Amino acid sequence: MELSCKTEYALLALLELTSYYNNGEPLQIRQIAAQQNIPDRYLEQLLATLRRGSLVRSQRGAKGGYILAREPWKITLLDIINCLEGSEPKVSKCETTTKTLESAIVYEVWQEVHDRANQVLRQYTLQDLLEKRNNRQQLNIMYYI
Amino acid sequence: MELSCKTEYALLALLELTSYYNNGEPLQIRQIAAQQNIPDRYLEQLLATLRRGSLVRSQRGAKGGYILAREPWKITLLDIINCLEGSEPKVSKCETTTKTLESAIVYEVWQEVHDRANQVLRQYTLQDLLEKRNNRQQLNIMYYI
DNA sequence: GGCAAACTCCAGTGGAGAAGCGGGATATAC
DNA sequence: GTATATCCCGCTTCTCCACTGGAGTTTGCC
Repeated sequence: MELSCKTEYALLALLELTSYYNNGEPLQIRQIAAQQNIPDRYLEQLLATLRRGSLVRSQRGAKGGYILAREPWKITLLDIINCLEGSEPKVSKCETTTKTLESAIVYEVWQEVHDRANQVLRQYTLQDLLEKRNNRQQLNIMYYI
Repeated sequence: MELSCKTEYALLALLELTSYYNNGEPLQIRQIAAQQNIPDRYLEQLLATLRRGSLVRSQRGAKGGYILAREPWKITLLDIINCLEGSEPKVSKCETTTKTLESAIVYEVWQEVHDRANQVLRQYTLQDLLEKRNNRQQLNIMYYI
């Protein structure tokens, strides 16, 4: 529900990798960070998480960097969000081991909210976002004429 | 997106107040807490938040307690969630003052997710939850026969 | 081989919110 | 006036977020 810095940075970085994807060469942290105004040391951690989630591949050493692990139309926003928040232990403290009838109802409704949000996230791929951006860019250019 | 203890406790307490609503008399923190296994001192804070959000009314002194401020079918889950997280300053640190084209796209998509989730929350009232519970209770009784 | 460029891993910081506890002040019914 | 409730303040502990720093490792290139 909340768009954290973490999520926003990750999406921006992946979007940058998407627009660079056809090039075939890896893109460095520095370049992504500079392009999108992201602290590079923090972005490093996020990309490490995305790598462990098999969303990007890394190449070490000189001329190294990151590439998308799959084609942009095969990576949904839901994949990304799950990867990012899947890393957290997520041990909710309020132990609802003693499930009352009421708490079960609340959980069901919440599940419905969750599912509905995920439907939206599942339908968007990185490719979609890139096209959205390109269209917008085209529009902006036209306005300048 | 995340169902925190805070939210769950608040919903359970309100549900309890809903089922007691026809009675007309106020319900005490202690009773709600005991019924739903909620730490009473914490629940006190939550009810204060709900009171400031005009979702419940309080009566002080002996024989005091809390009552819903409106009829149960006039309180949606969205009202409740907004009240609970509206109290926070919500100053996101990652200043996106320098809105890039990409971040605007990300925000739009996120807004869409947010709206979709809110649609669900807006359609459920406390009355709906209570009826859901009562139906479930009825079912459970039938199973025991 | 050696250097520099890049990622990798680990560690720690400051701030904020979540969850919860405690005490004293205040209002009200009886 | 007393018992009973809410009200209000501050406090603690814990976790996560956002971010920084340093030492280690892999690789391309001269």
